[in-house]
Amino acid sequence: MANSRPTIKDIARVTGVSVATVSRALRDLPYVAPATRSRVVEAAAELEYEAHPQASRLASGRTWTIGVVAPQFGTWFPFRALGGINSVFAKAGYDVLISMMTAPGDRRRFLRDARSFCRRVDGIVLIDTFVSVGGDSAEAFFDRPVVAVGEQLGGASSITIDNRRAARRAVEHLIELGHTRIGLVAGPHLPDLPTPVPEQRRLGYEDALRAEGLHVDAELAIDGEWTAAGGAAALSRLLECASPPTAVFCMSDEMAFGVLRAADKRGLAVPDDLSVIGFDDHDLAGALGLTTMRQAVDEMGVRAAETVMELIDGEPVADITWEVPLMVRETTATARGRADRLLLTRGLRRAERGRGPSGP
Amino acid sequence: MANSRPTIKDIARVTGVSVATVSRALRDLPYVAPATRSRVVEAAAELEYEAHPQASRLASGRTWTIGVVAPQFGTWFPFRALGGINSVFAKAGYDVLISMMTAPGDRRRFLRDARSFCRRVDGIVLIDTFVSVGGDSAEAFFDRPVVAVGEQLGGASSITIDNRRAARRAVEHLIELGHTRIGLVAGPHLPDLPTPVPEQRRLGYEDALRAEGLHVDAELAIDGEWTAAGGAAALSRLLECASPPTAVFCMSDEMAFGVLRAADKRGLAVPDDLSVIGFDDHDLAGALGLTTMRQAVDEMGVRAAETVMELIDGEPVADITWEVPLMVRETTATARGRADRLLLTRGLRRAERGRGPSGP
DNA sequence: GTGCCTTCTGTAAGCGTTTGCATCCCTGGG
DNA sequence: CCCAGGGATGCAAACGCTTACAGAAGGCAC
Repeated sequence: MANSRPTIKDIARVTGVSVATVSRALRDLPYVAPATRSRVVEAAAELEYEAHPQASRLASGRTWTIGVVAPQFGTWFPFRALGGINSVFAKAGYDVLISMMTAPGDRRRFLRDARSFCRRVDGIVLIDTFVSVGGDSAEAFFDRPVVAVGEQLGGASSITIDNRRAARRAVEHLIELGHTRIGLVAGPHLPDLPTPVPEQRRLGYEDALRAEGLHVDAELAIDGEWTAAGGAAALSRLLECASPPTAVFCMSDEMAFGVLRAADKRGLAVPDDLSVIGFDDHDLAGALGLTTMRQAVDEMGVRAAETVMELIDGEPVADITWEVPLMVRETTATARGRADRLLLTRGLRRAERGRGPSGP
Repeated sequence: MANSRPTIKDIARVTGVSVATVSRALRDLPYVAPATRSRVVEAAAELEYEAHPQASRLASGRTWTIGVVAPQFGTWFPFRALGGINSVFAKAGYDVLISMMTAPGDRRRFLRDARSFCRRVDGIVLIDTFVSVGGDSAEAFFDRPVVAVGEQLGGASSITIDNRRAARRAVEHLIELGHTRIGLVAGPHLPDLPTPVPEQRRLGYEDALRAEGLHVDAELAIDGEWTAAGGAAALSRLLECASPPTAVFCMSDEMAFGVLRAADKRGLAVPDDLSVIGFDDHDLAGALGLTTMRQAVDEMGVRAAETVMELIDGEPVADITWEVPLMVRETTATARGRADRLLLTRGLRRAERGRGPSGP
């Protein structure tokens, strides 16, 4: 502890070469004789030498750090993504600097200070930051390679899902089961998080209804909170309708959990009296039997990390769309709970098992 | 973009003073004439100057970065903590470097490279890393101030809860409600994560039973997975007992959710046929009405962040124990579901509302 | 007026790397 | 035998800041 760690000079002295040669040898640069290199490498190992990060960063301009910015809303999505991202960068030798947006105003503040953030990283991964909503592209804020997950952003690579199509698929599933009165439990536009996601999912919901000639009833679409409590409240309102729905599509699994709970409290059996489909494939969705649209967040995180490294290596930006497979589980069934339910859902489950990426 | 950002020299030239004076002026050091300081500050603002992070780190030895290491197990606990931690450091001007342990072996690897990690940070927050289990203290791995949340660690400050006492309190709650056959849904020792937590909670469970003269029946304690699926499986086994429990204590809320779901599937009414209490106060616990022990993770994170900054400022290490209040909700009731249930739980709820820190 | 202390400022030496350029040596072709 | 060319190495100048030290200027007590 008291005697600080060895510097490159120590290695140079011990091996009898110059610091320049040590530097080159240790970084596998060309023009170092094999014998010299191995001598240096051995000495470095012996003395447990490791380059001083700040010094090499100053001299080289490379920070070997990636910035990840994540919102805290939902808690679940960004953390899973972070896990995927981190595993990739840990292997590749990058540090991960994180900036979380927890309080109202954090997003604005982050964007204001984005240039400062850029100075300490080689590349940036944006999770659901929605930089594009003002019509800006990445260059307006960042002078580093960036990949955006959750939105398409000019000047950046992106990893997104097709929210509209996935929502449509969810509602189609309900329609296929014979439902015609289908409720929508929607998340609100958060004032501090101007996301187009709820709107896209709502459009998908309407697409599905219209394609089948079903009436889009404003009474059946409830805006709530992005939480289980919000879902529960939304169901209460839906059940007050003159002609209540027999199925609901929730824009998130957390809301769906609230719906499930509220249904149970009111003595409604799921799926016999009410079918429920969510969106996300939350950690708990499988165990709780929730039918949902699967967003493979960890995989998307991994891909985002790989993509930012490719950008740093000079490859061009690209837009990647991730598939959102339907996961049929136990909260959806034919309207009025027919006896053929089990058979039907089994067939669907088999049919819908595909997943994975597509495109660039 | 092309013309890079101004350096301290530019500010010096523009204001006609030396770089040393600029440096002092901008960092609010003494011995700078007020007039000079304001000239410098204005020029810096004008040119949008900001010190080059790597350069100032190299020169000063301070990294203005805090390392946070978090496991990914559970996904929920560490992320909430991270939110609290991050908000504090963002305000204080520290960067947050994160190291996540996602794969088996990551923990060992992290500890092996701990000294290298130390070089890039001024202080460290360890979340559930269980460095102490081998009998080591912080100095064995780190040469920076560290605060450990979730374990007491020699040479470090700690933010912990009393797992044994909290588990005991949970089971006491069930006993107070008249239960005598009380099941335990336990999490396993993970091979890669040698935590004493399950053992402590089990001891608390036994403490409560013994204090009331109840039999500790090995058949009623099931080791499962730390997941909802694990909880569901555990309940199945519990119900196979000759004399099944009327209440269960789950070591985590996620397991409790699985228990709830499994009970519902088998037609058991909660709480009338079966009382369930969890541990954590998971994000979803409130909305799903789960009675549980509240671990105020975000608050603990905030406190951990503050503590590491205090350590950096030279204050001595301290151990802080956080209270774990009982949150009575809707999954626990008197054995056999008496009519006085509502009254009783209301009374308890009022009584148990305290929360917050205690000690050092 | 002298001496001393305090405040303010500048000079320059780091901090520990990376890297452009110069140098030296060796090999092989003419 | 000479010279071109390329591999291997060293020298020293960055990189952009911080900070120890020295010096100038001013104030105050005697």
